[in-house]
Amino acid sequence: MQSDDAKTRRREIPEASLRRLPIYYRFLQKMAVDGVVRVSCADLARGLGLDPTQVRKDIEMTGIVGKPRFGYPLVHLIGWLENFLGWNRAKSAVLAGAGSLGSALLGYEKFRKHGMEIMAVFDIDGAKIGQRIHGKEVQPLGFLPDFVRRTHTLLGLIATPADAAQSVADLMVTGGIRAIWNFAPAHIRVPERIILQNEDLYHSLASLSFKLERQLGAPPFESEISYAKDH
Amino acid sequence: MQSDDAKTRRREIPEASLRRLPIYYRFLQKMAVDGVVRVSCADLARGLGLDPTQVRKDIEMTGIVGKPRFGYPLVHLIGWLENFLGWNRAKSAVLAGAGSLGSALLGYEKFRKHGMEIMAVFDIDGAKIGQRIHGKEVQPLGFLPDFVRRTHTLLGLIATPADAAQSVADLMVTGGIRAIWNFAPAHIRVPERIILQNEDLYHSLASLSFKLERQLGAPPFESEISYAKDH
DNA sequence: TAGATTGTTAATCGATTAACAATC
DNA sequence: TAGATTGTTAATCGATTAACAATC
Repeated sequence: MQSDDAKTRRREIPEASLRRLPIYYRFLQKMAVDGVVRVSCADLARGLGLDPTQVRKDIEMTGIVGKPRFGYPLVHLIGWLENFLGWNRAKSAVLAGAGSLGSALLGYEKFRKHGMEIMAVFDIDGAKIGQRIHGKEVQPLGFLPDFVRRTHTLLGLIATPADAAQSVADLMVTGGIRAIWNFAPAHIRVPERIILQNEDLYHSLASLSFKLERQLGAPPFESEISYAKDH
Repeated sequence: MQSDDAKTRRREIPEASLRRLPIYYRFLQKMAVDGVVRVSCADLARGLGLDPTQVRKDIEMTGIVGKPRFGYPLVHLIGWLENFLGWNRAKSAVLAGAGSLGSALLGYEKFRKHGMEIMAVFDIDGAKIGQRIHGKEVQPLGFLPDFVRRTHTLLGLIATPADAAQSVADLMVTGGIRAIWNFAPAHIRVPERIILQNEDLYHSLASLSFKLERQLGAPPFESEISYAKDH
């Protein structure tokens, strides 16, 4: 059914599909190292132990056109994915929070290869301000909005304690940030236009803990055979 | 085809709902501090800026019974959620990888309040072995399976580089671990009985990056044209 | 050609949202 | 009581899975 309103033409991209693309991307890179020159969705599914139909749909969603009976030129597909995700276009970011997690994030050199560069770090703790972490000097948190404004930074990472997260998010929004990647275990609220990605460990821990206890036979209700599904 | 055996009629717990429970849980704790003694789902929804119907469904899913016109006694609901998620029952864990992320995880004291206690740390790097991190002495990775076996550890955390993740997961499974929380940016495969929770930052980064570029007006589908031409 | 693989459409499944009944 | 809130059922929506057509 094509309601070909040329305007509403944009396909809706499922979040879950987007989140699977890095899995394919990495596997493709490994294949490239091995000298492989072409790849089919079936190859990907086999190699990763995933459902072939799902892989097909995910790849197709990116809009790449392949050849029946052939698949995709490997390097072309890699480049396609990089372009699709914007991983080949640099986006600057700021980081709030220079604790252990913040420092770890600052040390992830691979972020840059994935289109994200942390330009500056901010903290409220006087003892940390002025210190250098992975080559970046920690600045006072209050400087953040102006820095964001001056440099047109798009992305803000929050790695502060939970109780500071909301106010830091507000600072970022004030400065004109467009997207927030929140690592603090806190529910923050932002204007609708702001893209918010939460990386709250306790969300995962809840799921993991519940499933683990269920599997062990601990009784929320009746324990039952759990059919494991995705990975 | 689901057999509606009235007795073994276990409700299916949606993953997404599980992952939202910590949000409610935290908000309830804040309310408790403020001296509130009862709460309705509408209160939660309002306070958190979430959809009331969804909150209702999520809370109902946990099996708690409330009173119409009243809601739930606040403390009772908090305790109920803790019990439902298993956060009031200690589960031991091991950590593989004593790098910056591993160290940060080790330092999260709140994990213990959420039912998880990291009992031991392992690394393959001779320079790290023997060091103490947050009071835990780093042990050789090879000791991991035996430790897990001896102590009946349920949960394994992987915070190694990507290329070590699969072999570490295998070690954990060998030792008899029941669930793996994988922080390495790697797709790992485990037997079906093993619960696997991935915390892959690049999954999120893909989603975030794509959405950000789309919002900025960057053209994923326009570039498609230039690529499509070359074959 | 034959058949593997892409491309596309349909069916199924599950989660969200909406509607409404029960009840304190 | 009245009406706010829980409890439950139905409708909608979206994603996954399956089926099949096109094509190189």
